[in-house]
Amino acid sequence: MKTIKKENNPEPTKSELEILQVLWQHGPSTVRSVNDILNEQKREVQYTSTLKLMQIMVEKELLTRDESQMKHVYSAAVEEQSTKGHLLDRFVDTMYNGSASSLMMQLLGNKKTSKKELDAIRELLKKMDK
Amino acid sequence: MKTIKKENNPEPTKSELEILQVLWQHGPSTVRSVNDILNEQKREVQYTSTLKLMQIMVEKELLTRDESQMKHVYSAAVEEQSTKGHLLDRFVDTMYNGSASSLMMQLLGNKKTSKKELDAIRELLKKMDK
DNA sequence: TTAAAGGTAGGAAATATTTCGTACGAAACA
DNA sequence: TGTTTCGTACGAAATATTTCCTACCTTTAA
Repeated sequence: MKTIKKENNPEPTKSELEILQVLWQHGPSTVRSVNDILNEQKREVQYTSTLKLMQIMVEKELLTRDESQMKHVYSAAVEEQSTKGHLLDRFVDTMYNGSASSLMMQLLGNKKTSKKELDAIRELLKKMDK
Repeated sequence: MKTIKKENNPEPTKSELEILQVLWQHGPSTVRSVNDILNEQKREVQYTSTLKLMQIMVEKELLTRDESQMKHVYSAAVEEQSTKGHLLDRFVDTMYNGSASSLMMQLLGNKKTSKKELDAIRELLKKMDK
């Protein structure tokens, strides 16, 4: 698709999501700062690559930026909870045929889910029972 | 990456996952059959597109095929539970910082999770308490 | 026995995504 | 005042993914 989607609530790509995570976590940031964090936490990537990607994300309206300073400051333009919620929905739909409890079972049967996590989930459910 | 990954347990792409879903659900199938189901359930796609994709998936060792007949019969070469489990892990890691209970909260706060689903989850947790 | 229908193989094109090189302006500083 | 450092813009290349066209073979049915 060549045309820039506007209203379409475009889904972030994998790399875009990484950038969104950084901005959600750290708040409005410069490219330099985002790029540093990506290199620390994720993978090696050139400054201009991150810059380009963030510029594209402004196009897609996934980010906004303040250009009043020379060091532009970027902010996430999409809300964390709703974005993640939407992606989670799609994940459940495509992977578990829309069944949240199926996903749960997978999660609970998963050795990478620690006992601590399990307890937290039980606690959560107890609270919801009330 | 030009070289074909062999040992690397390559992650299926979105379209590849759709095909895997069909094969997991229906068992070993011909391209024709898979393509028909995709067109019904997902999106319009040419026969040869599906064919090509499935051929590529054999290369990647995501599928195997029985060529003894003219109509080749393809089977999923990766196991459903472990594949989904792995993808779920990565999803939780990248989206919820590895916290399964965070994902749960999102899931429970989500209006698209029906009451029926919630009850099923509670039931599941009750069973696990024992 | 020929034509039509349906199959595979493979290359190439279309699309989407990611990465980086180059140009050039502004700021910092020796 | 240079000159070095740090910033943006933008095009293009590299990579990944998806789609389809064409050639050609086998089976089926008239």
